[in-house]
Amino acid sequence: MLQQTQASTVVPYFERFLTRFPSVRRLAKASEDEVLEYWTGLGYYRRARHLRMAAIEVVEKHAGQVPTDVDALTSLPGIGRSTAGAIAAIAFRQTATILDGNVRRVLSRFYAISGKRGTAKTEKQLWARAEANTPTAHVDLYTQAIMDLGAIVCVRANPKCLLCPIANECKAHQQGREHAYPSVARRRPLRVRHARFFVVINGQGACLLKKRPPHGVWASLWSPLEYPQSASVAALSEDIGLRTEMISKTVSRPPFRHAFTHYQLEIEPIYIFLHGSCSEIVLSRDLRWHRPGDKAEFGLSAVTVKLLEEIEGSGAL
DNA sequence: AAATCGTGGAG
DNA sequence: TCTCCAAGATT
Repeated sequence: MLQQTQASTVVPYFERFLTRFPSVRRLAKASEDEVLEYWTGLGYYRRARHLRMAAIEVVEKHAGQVPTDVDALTSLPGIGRSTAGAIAAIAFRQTATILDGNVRRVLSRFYAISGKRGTAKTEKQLWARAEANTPTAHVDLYTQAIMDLGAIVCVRANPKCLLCPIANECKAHQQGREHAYPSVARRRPLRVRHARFFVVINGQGACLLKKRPPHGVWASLWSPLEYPQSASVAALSEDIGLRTEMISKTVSRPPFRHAFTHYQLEIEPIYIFLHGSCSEIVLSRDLRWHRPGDKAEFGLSAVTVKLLEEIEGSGAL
């Protein structure tokens, strides 16, 4: 959960997740939809699928015990070099190395590493420094400490060098250029993608959801029906067996932007209200009705939750 | 090796 | 409103 996600954001998800899945075996038994349900809103949903697969692998290959060495940990899905290092060092007190965003920033400044953030050359230097600094005694404390130094003192903007216990030996500080590290590459402008979301609602107020493919954005989650911006109601009808006489009214809502890290999605919602329960629509395995107020038993993206909430206040629609 | 994968906090 | 990025991994 902590991968690329601030700890404060994770806390409530972590607590709910562990209440539901208190053990590796319980997690291994869970369906993918059930795990995704508890990941809803956290993002990077691939982590949830990996975590479930890792639990299954731990049960099947390691007798339910999480392996303690870095190599075995790294072989588990979703656990890379840094996460494996963190687990081995903090949970099992093995001499193992972490390189997360905090450590990366601390080392970049301390050694004045000038390469662009994220490039292979820079990563190699950072890993070399990180490993060279990893102690054999008190690894757990060291690992937590260098992360906290980055999170609390050596922060990205306005680092608190006056409070830093190692500022004297920090090259960036010596140069008075701590703001210059780590150096960042020019980011290309965000592309904009356009999509049309058909939000089909039946007479009972239930919304039609479709399970998304296992790759791409919101993989394996349930969402309203996404189509290219050019798609028509006719194209939708073709897909799900919708006839015009089933439609009571169609409402277009103003588009809204949803920002991702690498692009923006311009979402144009079109609400389609149907007569009655519309049992005429044959639901395939990846198609299902969902009543907005009901507790979901499957994964929903934040955008889907937003659209469903709009239905709840659908007096306005 | 560059792209991709989400959402929210902070400045 | 915009940019940057967070307890990164995978393809």
